Amino acid sequence: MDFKQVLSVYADSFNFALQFSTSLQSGKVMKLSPKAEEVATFFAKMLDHEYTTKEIFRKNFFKDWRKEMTNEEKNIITSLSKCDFTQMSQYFKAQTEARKQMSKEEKLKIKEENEKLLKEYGFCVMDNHRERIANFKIEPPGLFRGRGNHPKMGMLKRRIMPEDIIINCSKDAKVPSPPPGHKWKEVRHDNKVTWLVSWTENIQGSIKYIMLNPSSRIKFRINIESERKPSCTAKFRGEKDWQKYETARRLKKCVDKIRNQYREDWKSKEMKVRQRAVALYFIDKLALRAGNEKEEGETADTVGCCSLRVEHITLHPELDGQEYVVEFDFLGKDSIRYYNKVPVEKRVFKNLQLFMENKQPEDDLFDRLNTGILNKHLQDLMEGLTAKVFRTYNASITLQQQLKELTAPDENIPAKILSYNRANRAVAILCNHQRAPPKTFEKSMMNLQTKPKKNLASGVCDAFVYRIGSFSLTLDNIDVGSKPLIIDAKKEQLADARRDLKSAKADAKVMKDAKTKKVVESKKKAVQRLEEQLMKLEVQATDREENKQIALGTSKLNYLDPRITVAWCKKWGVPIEKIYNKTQREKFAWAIDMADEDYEF
DNA sequence: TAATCTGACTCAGAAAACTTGAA
DNA sequence: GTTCAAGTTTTCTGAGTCAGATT
Repeated sequence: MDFKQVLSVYADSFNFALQFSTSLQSGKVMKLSPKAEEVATFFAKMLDHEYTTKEIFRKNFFKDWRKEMTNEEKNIITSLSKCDFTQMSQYFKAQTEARKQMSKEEKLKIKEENEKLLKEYGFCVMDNHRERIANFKIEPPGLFRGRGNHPKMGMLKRRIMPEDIIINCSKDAKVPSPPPGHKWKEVRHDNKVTWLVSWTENIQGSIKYIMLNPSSRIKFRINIESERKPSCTAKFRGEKDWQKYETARRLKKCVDKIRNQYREDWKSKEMKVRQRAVALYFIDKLALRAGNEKEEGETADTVGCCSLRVEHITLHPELDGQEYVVEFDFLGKDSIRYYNKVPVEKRVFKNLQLFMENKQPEDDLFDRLNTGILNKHLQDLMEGLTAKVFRTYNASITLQQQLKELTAPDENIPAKILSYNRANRAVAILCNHQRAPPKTFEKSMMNLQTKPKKNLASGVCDAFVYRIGSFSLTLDNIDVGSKPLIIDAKKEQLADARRDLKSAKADAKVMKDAKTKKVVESKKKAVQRLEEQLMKLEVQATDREENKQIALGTSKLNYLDPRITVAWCKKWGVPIEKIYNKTQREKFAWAIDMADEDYEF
């Protein structure tokens, strides 16, 4: 934690003059007090962002900004729309530009300083091991940016002071000293929790933590039980991660029983049991999140399974030739839209009709159910079973199945990687992990394009239908654009090279000397090389296109048992570095160590 | 009690920072 | 060899899950 840095920024007045006009015609410039000025800079830095055009953002910001103003400022600055932040904004843009233009030496110096900071504050010692801390910097003040339609967007995230900070370390540890003139809120020695530092944030009143890196040894609760048997628990990194996948594997053993159970429960006399059974079916089949209740007006309006409302589903007795189709349309975590049309069993459909009877659109679909009730029931079915285990289980089992299905033994390595990514993608689609298409996507595609073509020679770019479990997902709301074709240029090169080869061969036939034979050989090689390059380009292009709006990272990092991947790599001779980058290899070191090619999830 | 609250942890996409490779 | 933009990795911090405490 570098409070020194933080405090010096605060003390330093930026010496701007916020420009604002009291009327639309006549401009007036006003020098702000340091506090008001600092908050103004937060807004100015975001001026180009869409956030600053949103009414809620502006309203919340202005309200909090006024709290930092002097009385005089309050009297003069009465409307945000009359304030002109462009001077400030330009100042920061110029700074960014200047940073870009710095010399190599200057950049290196900054890099070294950052490394020094990391070395000093970025590590801690736990059980005699030096461990990397994930987020060792205190969050700086700024404007709160919620996701989606957040009622608190634009509010001022206040500066965290040493007086807000709780330090958690062992009794014999040297307690880091607070900056001069300051005190910590508290120093405690709680070895039942994993966090090192915590503070309460002022927007939601929730607690924030500083914790260890995911790659750290035993990212889990140190209980006396496990300390007694270090040989089996403390020996490898990421035990918590391992436990998660082991729970999911236990579910694999009893999932059939659980599925039969909830199918029975669809017929239950008790409404509560029926609702629980239908909800569990969705969680299992669609990998929905549990869906805790949320306080209204405190966060964006998003839902999960248990908190679905009547307005989030539409029932179609028949749709596109299929019977009993449920159309889901709701905002999930991070306000990511979940849209899917799913054919369901008749009994589920009838139950849903029943649950929706005499209800308003804004009423809860499962009014007799919440995550507590659901998880309690799951706990009875299997120790350690909760709603989210189904997501982990279904993600991992899908990867394993897809890899089996998609990997062709005689493919080359790039094609194998494409198969892996497709398997990964199937999971990401199942879990609804979306991303905004990269801003440069269309442009970069255009740069590479001449004209779109439906099929490329190798066939790897043919339309691909994602099959997940028993049903296939159509990408209704995912726009699949035209194919990237830097490839066309490559193809022309290849055609030229083939022509060259042909004429060289013809020459060789006539001349029959060593020199022309050599020419033929080199032309052959050139053709081969181009063919390989073309193949690689096609594979990459396909991968990129299919990935346009799908984020693979989240499932790779949090839902897929890494041992499946490690086993696959070993089996097909794909270097692990092609699938996992350095950080991922660190996080999954335990799996790379222990899984052999026969590993079965 | 059962509902509600709180704390601690995992999971999440955007944006910044860095790397790579083509022109 | 240099420049620049595209691609990849890392950082950041918000948004969930879920268990245990509190009322």
